[in-house]
Amino acid sequence: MSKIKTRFPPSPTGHLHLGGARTALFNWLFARHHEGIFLLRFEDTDRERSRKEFVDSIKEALEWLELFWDEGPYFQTERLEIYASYAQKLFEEGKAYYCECPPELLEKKRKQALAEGRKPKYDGTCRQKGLGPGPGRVLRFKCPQVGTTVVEDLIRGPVAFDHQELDDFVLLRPDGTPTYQFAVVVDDLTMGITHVIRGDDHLSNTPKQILLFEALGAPPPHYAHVPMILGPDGTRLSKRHGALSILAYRDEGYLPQAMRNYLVRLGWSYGDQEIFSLEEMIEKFDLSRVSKSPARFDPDKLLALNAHYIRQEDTARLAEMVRPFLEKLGITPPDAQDPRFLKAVESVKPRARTLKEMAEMMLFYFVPEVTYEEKAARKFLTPQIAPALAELIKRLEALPSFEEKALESLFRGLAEEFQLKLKHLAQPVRVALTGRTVSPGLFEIMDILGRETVLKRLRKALEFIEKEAQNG
RNA sequence: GGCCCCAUCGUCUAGUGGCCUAGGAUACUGGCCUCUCACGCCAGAGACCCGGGUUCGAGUCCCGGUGGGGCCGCCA
Repeated sequence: MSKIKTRFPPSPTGHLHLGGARTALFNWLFARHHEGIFLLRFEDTDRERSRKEFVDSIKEALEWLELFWDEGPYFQTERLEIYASYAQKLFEEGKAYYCECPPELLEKKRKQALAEGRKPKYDGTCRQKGLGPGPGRVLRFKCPQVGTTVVEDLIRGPVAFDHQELDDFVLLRPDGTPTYQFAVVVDDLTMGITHVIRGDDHLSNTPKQILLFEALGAPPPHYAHVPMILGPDGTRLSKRHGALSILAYRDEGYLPQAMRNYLVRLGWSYGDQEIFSLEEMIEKFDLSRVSKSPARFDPDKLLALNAHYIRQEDTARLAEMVRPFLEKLGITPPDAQDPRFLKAVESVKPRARTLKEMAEMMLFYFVPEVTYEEKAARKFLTPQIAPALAELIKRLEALPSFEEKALESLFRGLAEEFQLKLKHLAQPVRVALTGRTVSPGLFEIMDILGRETVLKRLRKALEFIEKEAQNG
């Protein structure tokens, strides 16, 4: 068998979103699985809407996901002569013809047909006119009017389309640029694409493209139409459903491997397996296991997967990754090799679901001054606890080794002396040290914070209690 | 409106005629662990869209209905 070749052909009219990313992933996996080639092509013939910034952001998103392309990127606007020569060929062979129908008229007819409940189709007004090229004229494909074309879809099986449903669609616009249908076919043909894996929304376009391949005297590639990704409410994925761009997930602190794992399981499965390394995906990916029904996007599951990968990730690498998120919060993060920083990362690792959450949870380690959550302070920083805190400060000052085990036995002893349960001592201290009622383990954070800082924050808490008492 | 696709817990899915008393994941609920919150562990609740067939036997095959999605552009 000759080498497998797949492609990902976004149009640079927007950022890479979930659906596009999954299509890219499936194409990439299929190519890798078969040791074939994955190419990137920008379909930018719509000059009005295509933008350079989207080319860049799509490439950036693909690279973030580590879906590297082996060939390209190609740009359709740089291949205009190629389309022109294929168009010329079709025209000369009588397989395409020029049409001078004004677009406004066609639009009117279309609306009318829709209103009357008929299928809007080009009526073939110019089919027999024998027109040559000229200003304002488009080139149309002379579509067969009888018979059927069967799409042998690798996921859905054979799907038949009656040629009566098709019309003489446009190949070339008056300015000579190709339309999508034509450019795709010429590209897939000339680039030697063997497998077209794309969204379900293209299934209805496929017979037109197969007919074009036939007109061009070339065998069409294999087609595989994957179900679309819908929003949580079952309607088409849109901006309403949260962050649209893949890059936005990166900026929220998602890990690329979590994103990939989530995406690969949307519409594809391998028995009961949920977690896949990149190698496993490549090894196991297979079109026959792609489902036929559309999938809804579930942000919760993505979050759970991200939490899993954070727990799985090497602490030193996490430290590196979380630094920019700390910077965004106005903190100058310590060096990624700093052992205390590493311990701090370790302490929030099982608790954070995104890097952003992780940075937020770590904030108290680095702030010069803790600010208390109002409810937390009111409940735990009370005059009743002040004597125990004062005694705690004394003993901490005298503690020979300021590490977890020693701290814990000190706390347990002190709690007993004051006839307190450990938690009744621990919570006020937690608030004093972090400002919150929720944090990593108390002795763990004390160890990380160090004696100086712990004492400073405890004294400040005592002052706070005093001041509050005075103010009534 | 025409044509096309699809249909298992809320969600992602396993399931290819008997291993299904329908499995896993996530979310949810309860418990254990415990200095809080997580993590971890244990338990619970939760689905075969409806109606006909075929068959000894149907989630699985066929037909119809219903529901959802897509396409019908000089957008891609």
